[in-house]
Amino acid sequence: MGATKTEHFTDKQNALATLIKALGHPARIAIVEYLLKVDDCICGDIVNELPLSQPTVSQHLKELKTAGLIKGNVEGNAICYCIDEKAIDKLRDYFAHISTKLEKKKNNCC
Amino acid sequence: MGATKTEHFTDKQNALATLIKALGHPARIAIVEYLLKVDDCICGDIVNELPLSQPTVSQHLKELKTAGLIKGNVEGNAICYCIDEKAIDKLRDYFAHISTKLEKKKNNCC
DNA sequence: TATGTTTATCGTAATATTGCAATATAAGTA
DNA sequence: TACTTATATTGCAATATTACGATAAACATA
Repeated sequence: MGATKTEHFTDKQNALATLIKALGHPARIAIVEYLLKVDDCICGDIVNELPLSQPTVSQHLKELKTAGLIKGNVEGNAICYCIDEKAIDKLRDYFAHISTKLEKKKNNCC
Repeated sequence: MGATKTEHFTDKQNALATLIKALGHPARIAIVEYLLKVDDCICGDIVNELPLSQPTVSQHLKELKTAGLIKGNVEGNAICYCIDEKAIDKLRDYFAHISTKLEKKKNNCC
């Protein structure tokens, strides 16, 4: 017990959950919002922007990258990370889809 | 250490992370998708639809409700839960907002 | 080569999450 | 009242996450 029973859910559900989960932490929200704010995607100052230690930020960046939410690499002595549009679009489409379906229903009894 | 340092992030970031995190589990994705599929929102069979025990499903439902993603109550001997549109719309708007901003940038160097 | 700068990784402690058996609660029904 | 059905809560074990100090790795430059 303790581990998520991924094997019982569909691949789609697991993939979505992984993507969504990666954004389910305020530090990672903050990272994405910072990447959105800066013009340049070379943002070696990301550690200074967050109230967390350098190893912790590095770990959060890794999680975002593993999930596919950001892409990029270290280039010399600077990070070059940016948001991966495809992942954001996937999330946008998913919630738009749910929202549309809900509007069509309009039989909420609660 | 170990606990998320919510006090260092904005209220908006924390609220969003909480909402998103609630959907960051395949079982809770499956629950929302099931609620979307059934016409009726009286869905006492939700336990039978999921590959998890009744207490576990109950716990996931509670988390979704606490996060504001579903609303409703037990009515007699049946659950009456349904998706809370407001929460879904909030997520839809957030990702649509990010997506729009990304399109305007188009300076991805990665 | 030695030094400084930047990011990643390792190791570990604190905390949170997941899942379920057992049990409790609540409501309907015989 | 006793019984059945449906959901919630409790308690606990297994696992995952979060955070950071220490250290490593990669690169630039003196």
